[in-house]
Amino acid sequence: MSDNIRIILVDDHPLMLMGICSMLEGKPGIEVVGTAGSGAEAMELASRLNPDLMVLDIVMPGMDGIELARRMRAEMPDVALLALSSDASIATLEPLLNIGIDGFLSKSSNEATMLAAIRSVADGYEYFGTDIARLIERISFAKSAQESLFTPRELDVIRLSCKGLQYKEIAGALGIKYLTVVTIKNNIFRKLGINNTVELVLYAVKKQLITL
Amino acid sequence: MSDNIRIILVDDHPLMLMGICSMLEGKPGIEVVGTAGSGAEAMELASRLNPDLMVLDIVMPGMDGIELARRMRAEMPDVALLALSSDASIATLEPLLNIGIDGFLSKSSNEATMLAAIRSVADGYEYFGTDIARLIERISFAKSAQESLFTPRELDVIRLSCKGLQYKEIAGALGIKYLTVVTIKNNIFRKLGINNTVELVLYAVKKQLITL
DNA sequence: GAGGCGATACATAAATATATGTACTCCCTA
DNA sequence: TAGGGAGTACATATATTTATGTATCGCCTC
Repeated sequence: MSDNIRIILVDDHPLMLMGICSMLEGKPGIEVVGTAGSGAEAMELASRLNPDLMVLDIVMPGMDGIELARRMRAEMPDVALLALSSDASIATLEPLLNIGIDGFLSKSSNEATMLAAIRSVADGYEYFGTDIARLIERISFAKSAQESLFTPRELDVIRLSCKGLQYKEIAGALGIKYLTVVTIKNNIFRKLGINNTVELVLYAVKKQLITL
Repeated sequence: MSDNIRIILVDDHPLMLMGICSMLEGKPGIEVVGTAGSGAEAMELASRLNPDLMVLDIVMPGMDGIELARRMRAEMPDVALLALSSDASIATLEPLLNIGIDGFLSKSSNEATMLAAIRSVADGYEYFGTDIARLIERISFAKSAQESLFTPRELDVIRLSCKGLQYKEIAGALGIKYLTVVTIKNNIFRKLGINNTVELVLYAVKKQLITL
């Protein structure tokens, strides 16, 4: 046992694992104690090796990084979590923030950034690169803009419309009159300057109001 | 100059570049003569170093791997091209096949597979891993299934419908009567067991009949 | 506490979409 | 070459969707 930062790397791409490994090799104060190619493997390894930090890829087949992070937080809350992803999208980032991950690193980061992130997170600080911080701002900005554009009722109707439900069905689902659905939908159309539901679906998908 | 296979690596993720580099280092008959972090850089490097093979990542900001492959084929057709991607989707693979790339490798491949691919492609053979080959089959199978499910006219109407065009507009765009559009769309609904256009959009997106 | 504003609710008329039935053409094949 | 099937085309009736107008309630502000 030393006071090195003991790290487990998780990535389903062997090439990536090797890349990070070879990069961290020989760095003072850092020790890669294990690597895993899947979420399940990572859980097993972590419970056996009790590491200080897990660096985990987000996009993986089977148990993905998000699910892995959730379980690690639940079962081994002392292990710091540093997420690694090539795409920093709203869909990726949001659940991770809710889980309370310690840091997020883009795969396009260089060596120095990665080392800085590992050391910060292992020391109990958070690490989110400037690009990620900017994205988080954009997310909350976009969200508030969308939420201020539509009323709660309108958002309800948008979601149901985009699932293919018709006016009557929406009325039933929300427990309101058919004619009220008519009004709400007309208001939505007017706000967006469109005039049919298909265009609404396209808008909602583009703005990530719904997921496909 | 030797008779090593002289390789340029292209990937926008420094970590990935390092990983592959360290893996290829010291392998007999293989020599990494340069690495690039972008399409533009790769073109420049290739024209200067005249390599035997370029291993290129597909997902890159700016000029992506597909565009890079196209330009390389046009300007330096003697350089073998081996594509590298983490996701082997129909959208990724199809343009590459059309360009006439020499091989395709998943980023989840291991060392042995990668070496085999590099040697095959450098020797003038094609290399597509078993998983990719399976995907290609699935693509052509899915395509033929979709194409046999819908007539050309129906596909026209589906595409226009999914852009938000209404019956009259579709009729105008295709130069047919409104009533004919009615028939075609009704046929589509019957075939799919659905009964409104929104559900058609959702279907088309899921089956990749249209792109958003 | 009067007035304005936004959210929700309801009504009607007009436009559009959907269900169903029919007809014509072309091509294949028995 | 007669018949069947698939693709395309057109018509009618019904259902749904969209445009527009109006009413009520709660909230905030002046």
